[in-house]
Amino acid sequence: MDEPRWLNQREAGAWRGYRRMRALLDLQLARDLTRETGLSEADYDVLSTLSETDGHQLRLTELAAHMLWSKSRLSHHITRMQQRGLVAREECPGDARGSVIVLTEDGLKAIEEAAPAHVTAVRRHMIDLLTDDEIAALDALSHRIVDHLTGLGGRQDTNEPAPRTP
Amino acid sequence: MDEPRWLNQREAGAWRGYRRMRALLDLQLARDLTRETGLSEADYDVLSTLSETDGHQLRLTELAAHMLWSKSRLSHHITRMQQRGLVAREECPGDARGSVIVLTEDGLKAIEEAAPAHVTAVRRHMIDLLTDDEIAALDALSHRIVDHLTGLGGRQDTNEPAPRTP
DNA sequence: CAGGGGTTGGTGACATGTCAACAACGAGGT
DNA sequence: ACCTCGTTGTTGACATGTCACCAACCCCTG
Repeated sequence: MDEPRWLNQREAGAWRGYRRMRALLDLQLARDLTRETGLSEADYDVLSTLSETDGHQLRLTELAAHMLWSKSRLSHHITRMQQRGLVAREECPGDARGSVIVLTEDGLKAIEEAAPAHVTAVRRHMIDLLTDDEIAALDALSHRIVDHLTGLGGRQDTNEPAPRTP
Repeated sequence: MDEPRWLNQREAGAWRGYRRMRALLDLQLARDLTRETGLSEADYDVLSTLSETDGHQLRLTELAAHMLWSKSRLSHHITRMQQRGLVAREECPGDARGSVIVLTEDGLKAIEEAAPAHVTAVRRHMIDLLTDDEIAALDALSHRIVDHLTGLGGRQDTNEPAPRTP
């Protein structure tokens, strides 16, 4: 509350550590995933999100919202995944504009084969290195920050943690 | 120790929270930074790393190592920053292959003007939302994970937490 | 039902990152 | 001096993400 302008020793350590962890963890998980399954992290996120819905399908906008991606980014990425046969675009029954992204057979098989190895990697490189208290702290702190940030509302198309509707 | 294959409730919460926080925090900080200073996060990292060295310069490889970037990525990015006048390339005295990346006047001014606002943003969106215990936990946990990951060594050119020299 | 205003998803241009290959050099042994 | 091997930084081709814009569409009101 006293020095709003700078970070003290521990705060700086936490911030630097977070950034380094973030960079290295991403890299390592992406490597493991790609090597063992041929999927990118982006592919994995799309597939796993779809596989958790019933019907294994979602409107593009909803899928983008779940993943915190822009619609543009998702549209591009779906086009590429579609060409690889992992997902398909279908027309939306009630809305002629919409497309529904559907998990294909191959996509389902891909995510089911990839999931165990990825969970193991997440454990090995992160979860199993933490104490129960640290996991609880990370859980609490991350959700608090997420809540704070979604309260700010994202602009235009780019990204969108749902605009405020007060 | 009992279920290596899946994550329990709290672990899954921590993992999901971490990923969401990561995505939103990046986005928000990048937005604030770009809006207020015209710099990207990548620009900021390069400039602040250089400004913390004495002589305000580093060999490309060393700079890349500090930032956990690939040499290729850094080379490309330095080319762009060079065109904007934020940094310069100079020849390396002892090694005819090397280039030394030097902070320019404009680059120094840019980082000095950008730093306070960026620190404030980091506080507002993250640090000030955490308790002291959480900051300590994040500090400890992130460094532990970083140590674990750097012990694995990065391949080829791509990225490189310094290969093992046991 | 006509029209305004917001929504949906797609597109092209461009910014950025990755990967593999390369030329130029340094360092050590012979 | 020569050869071999590793290092350094750059480059081009390509993969991916961002941004601004657009056409088609939905919904609401007069």
